[in-house]
Amino acid sequence: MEHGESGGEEVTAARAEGTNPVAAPSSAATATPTSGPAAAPSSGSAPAHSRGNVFEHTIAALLRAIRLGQYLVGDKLPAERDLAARIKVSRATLRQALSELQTAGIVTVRRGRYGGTFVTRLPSAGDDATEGSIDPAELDDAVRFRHVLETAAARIVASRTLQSAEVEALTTAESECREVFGAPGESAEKFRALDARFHLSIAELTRIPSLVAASASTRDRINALLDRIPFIETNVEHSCAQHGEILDAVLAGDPELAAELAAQHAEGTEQLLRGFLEHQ
Amino acid sequence: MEHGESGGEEVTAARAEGTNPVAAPSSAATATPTSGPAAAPSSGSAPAHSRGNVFEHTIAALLRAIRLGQYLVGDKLPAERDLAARIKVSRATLRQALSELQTAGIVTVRRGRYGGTFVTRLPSAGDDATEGSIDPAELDDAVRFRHVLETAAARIVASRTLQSAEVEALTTAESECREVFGAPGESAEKFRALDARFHLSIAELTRIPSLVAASASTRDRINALLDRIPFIETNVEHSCAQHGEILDAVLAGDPELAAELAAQHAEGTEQLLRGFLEHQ
DNA sequence: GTTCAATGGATCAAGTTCATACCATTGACT
DNA sequence: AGTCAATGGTATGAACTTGATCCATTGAAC
Repeated sequence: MEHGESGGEEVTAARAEGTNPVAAPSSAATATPTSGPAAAPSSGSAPAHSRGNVFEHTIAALLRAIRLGQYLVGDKLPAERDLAARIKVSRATLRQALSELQTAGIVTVRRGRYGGTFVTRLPSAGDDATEGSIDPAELDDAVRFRHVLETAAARIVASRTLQSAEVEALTTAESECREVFGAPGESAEKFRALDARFHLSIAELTRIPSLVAASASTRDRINALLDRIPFIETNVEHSCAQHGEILDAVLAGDPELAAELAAQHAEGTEQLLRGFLEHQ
Repeated sequence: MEHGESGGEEVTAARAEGTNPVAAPSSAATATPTSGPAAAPSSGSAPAHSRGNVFEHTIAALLRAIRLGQYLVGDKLPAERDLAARIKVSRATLRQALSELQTAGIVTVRRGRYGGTFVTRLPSAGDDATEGSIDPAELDDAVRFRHVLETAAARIVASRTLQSAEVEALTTAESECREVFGAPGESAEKFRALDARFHLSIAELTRIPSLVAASASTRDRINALLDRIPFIETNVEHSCAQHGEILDAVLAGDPELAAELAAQHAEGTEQLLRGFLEHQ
């Protein structure tokens, strides 16, 4: 797969704190009668860089990759020199971040040839989480953007003719996700990672790198929100069933049905989150 | 390997400047899709920080805001202290960037109370552009992602009940864009800025900040590509006509029609770009 | 058991970026 | 004419990142 790295950067830009726009304080939408100079549509803007510490961002990037199932437990991360180049940070900074993960027990490091950094456990909600209550605006944005991205991805992939290897990847992702559900005692983290893998697999088949990047970023935001509410088996079961339906529609080459099912799936998560938000 | 597939790579990503998860911004405007090394279930990756210079990213962010019509010629930018906070860079860095824009004649600065930084002209293609031929992967990614975003935005906004101020903003954006077309001698840059304003106005009405940010970033990438091909009046005329149709569908509250028209509009640009790419 | 390539471990100088003060200018208001 | 608040202009030191270089460890291959 080559991925093309994405081109996208920014998509994420806005999130966390306030989000945004470089621009104008008042958005056009909110009534700004004077059309003069002032009313500029605030196009989201990107923070010129990512601010904060490169160090912290590196930790977050690594955690995200693991949480989203890019590296499963037992997997070996790329060699430090390679990983640093990939994340685009210096090896020194990457090592600081890896050191933290090691201290947290998320990875273990072995020296020597054939050594490397291995994932030993999935990050738990506490390893990363922000405390406090859920920001309604963040929830709304993440959930709705996800709806847009996943609906579109399902529609696009369903209208493509998939190669056997691609079909294989999708079915595997779907079944692994289902299997974890069946096994009792599995962690919410593991389900989330495999769930993310399934959805990101679909996103990848669109062959639109920016869409993949945006989906990954958004999925991670949603997972962070899900970490703040109780893990309910029933929802997982329902989720897995929907995955199966989506997969079938995609393989059957029915774009509109796939899109509709993806929409319903997203709406399920949305209602789950909103339900808890309103009662917190 | 670890889990099969993938080789894994990239940690994440997000585009341009933003980012969050860790991500980073990459350059905002110029997006650099570079197809990376290997492939993994690469969930898009994000550079942990923005690499490059915060300074350069700041310039790019400012140029982008101006190119996308966030600040029109004659507009005053926010005070340095505010702008720096918005872009999330130190005032010192922002000033370096503004200094460049001033040297380039894009903004002028006046001291004292009621002074500030004012936009004096739109950046021309050369102020920013990357030389060389168009990267097919970048074009494909930008154009297809735009298709996804704008189609979804049109559908969403058409299904909302707009407030009078919102309708006003849209119709104004549409007509201003058309007027510029009518006036002879207007620059491609001005049309692009107003064109972007129209589309971003629609994106804003979705009330999904992440969608707005992604649309702005993608629009800028496409504008950068358009800067590399001849500016054709006929296309502008066609574009304006389509804007009118999209606006009508949105105001009429016809989601599917609005989405279809937005799709056609995006496809027009796509074909225009691909046509020149294949002949370059 | 020796060799060797891949990989983690460590250090240091140089360049960036930030944060915080404080100064200078301007023009509306009184 | 004087006042004053908002805004740009300038300076300094701390903190962070990088990039380059060299060291240490490991286990497969010979």
